[in-house]
Amino acid sequence: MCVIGVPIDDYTMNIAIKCCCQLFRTKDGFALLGCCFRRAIVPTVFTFSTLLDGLIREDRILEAERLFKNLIKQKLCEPDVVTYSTMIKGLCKFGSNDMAIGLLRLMDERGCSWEEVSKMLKEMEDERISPDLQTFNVLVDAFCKEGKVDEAEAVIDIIVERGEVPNIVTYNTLIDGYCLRGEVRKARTLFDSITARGLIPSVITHNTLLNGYCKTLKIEEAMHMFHEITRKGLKPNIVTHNTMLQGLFRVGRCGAARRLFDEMRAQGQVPDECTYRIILDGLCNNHQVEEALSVFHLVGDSKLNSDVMVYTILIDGACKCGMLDIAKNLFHDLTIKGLRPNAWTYCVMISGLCGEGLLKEAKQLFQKMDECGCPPNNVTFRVLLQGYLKNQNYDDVEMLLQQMDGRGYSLDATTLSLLIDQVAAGALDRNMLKLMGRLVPKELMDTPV
DNA sequence: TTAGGGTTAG
Repeated sequence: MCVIGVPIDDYTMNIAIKCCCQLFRTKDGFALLGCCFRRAIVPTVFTFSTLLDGLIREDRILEAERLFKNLIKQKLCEPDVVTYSTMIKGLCKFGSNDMAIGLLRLMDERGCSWEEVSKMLKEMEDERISPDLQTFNVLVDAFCKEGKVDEAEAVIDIIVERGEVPNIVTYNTLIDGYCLRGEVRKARTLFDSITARGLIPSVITHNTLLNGYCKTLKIEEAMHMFHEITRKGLKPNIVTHNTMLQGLFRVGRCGAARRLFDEMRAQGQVPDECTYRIILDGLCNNHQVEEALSVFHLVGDSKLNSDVMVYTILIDGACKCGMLDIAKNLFHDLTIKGLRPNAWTYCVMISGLCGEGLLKEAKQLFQKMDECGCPPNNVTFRVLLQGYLKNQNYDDVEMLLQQMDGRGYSLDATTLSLLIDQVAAGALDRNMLKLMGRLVPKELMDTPV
């Protein structure tokens, strides 16, 4: 492989692989790795860490783990602190997501992989590879995303004990963690203390807190924060605008959202696909599905409209407004466009069908998921179960519960209480309670009644 | 040249 007669070296190859991985085309990255071997270019720890990160970005945790183990077993390279941190990030990501069944089997219990993480930290110690601030930031982030802010704070204590100084990323992550738990006041206090710690809050810091205000519907504080950014001489970016737009839609201020949209464009800010999704979703949630559909049609065939998420938003909006035919057409259109519905898309469509009592169609779609390589997840099962229960159709309930058990899935509080109600009413067999018990996640058991 | 933080549908 060469460009205009210049042979490709390992440096260039690594950059090319990085590009593939960042574009979610890790497969192409591996094809380039194959090229390396054929061309006697020796891949380095950079190459493998990049590919590992690519796999993790694409949620291909099993393959990431396999690659990581092979690196060591086949002595492909010596993993360094980046390799370990990347693998830890993957394990954390795995522990905090709705898992596919195969992945779940890998872990001893439902969900968490903290043991794996601590084992890996131990390994790093043995290999005398010292975790650095970034490794710890990965852990702070993972704990925050799980809602375990106390653990995140403990990690920060460890950072300080080790004589290291948390950086702005550490604090941004913790601010986000507080916001995710709805503790915006705590987030604000931390935000205000950042300067005293000798750090300067960045646009991301502001955006994070802005998002916290928006999510908790504190729109006045959000507007204040929005203006604070420019007042401080910082430049609001697309994320700032998207966050503020979403906040306005959430409190039903569609007109203000519209004005902000015009304003941002006048300032030269180019809306991105995220802006577009926020607008469509905002309109749908404010009973303006027709308006959302007309925006969608106005945009026409484009990159923006070749997006599964956009279709999912509109299908959901149409279903909730009783426009099931439109929802069905959209679902059909997206496949014609060559787009593949994901678990979320199936979920809103199944939910829409159940809402109209079309259980047979819902069941057919549900069964299609496995065939289409998009296995139903926890939420899909719950939605279908709720559909059956609300329509007083109990034939498939036990089978669905058994399938859930087999896949290592669990019930949420809503579905569980619907099920128990039906047992109490005599519509479902009492013997099913044992099966239901197995499907109750530990956290739900701990919840005080 | 490899890793970390903010917006995006059930």
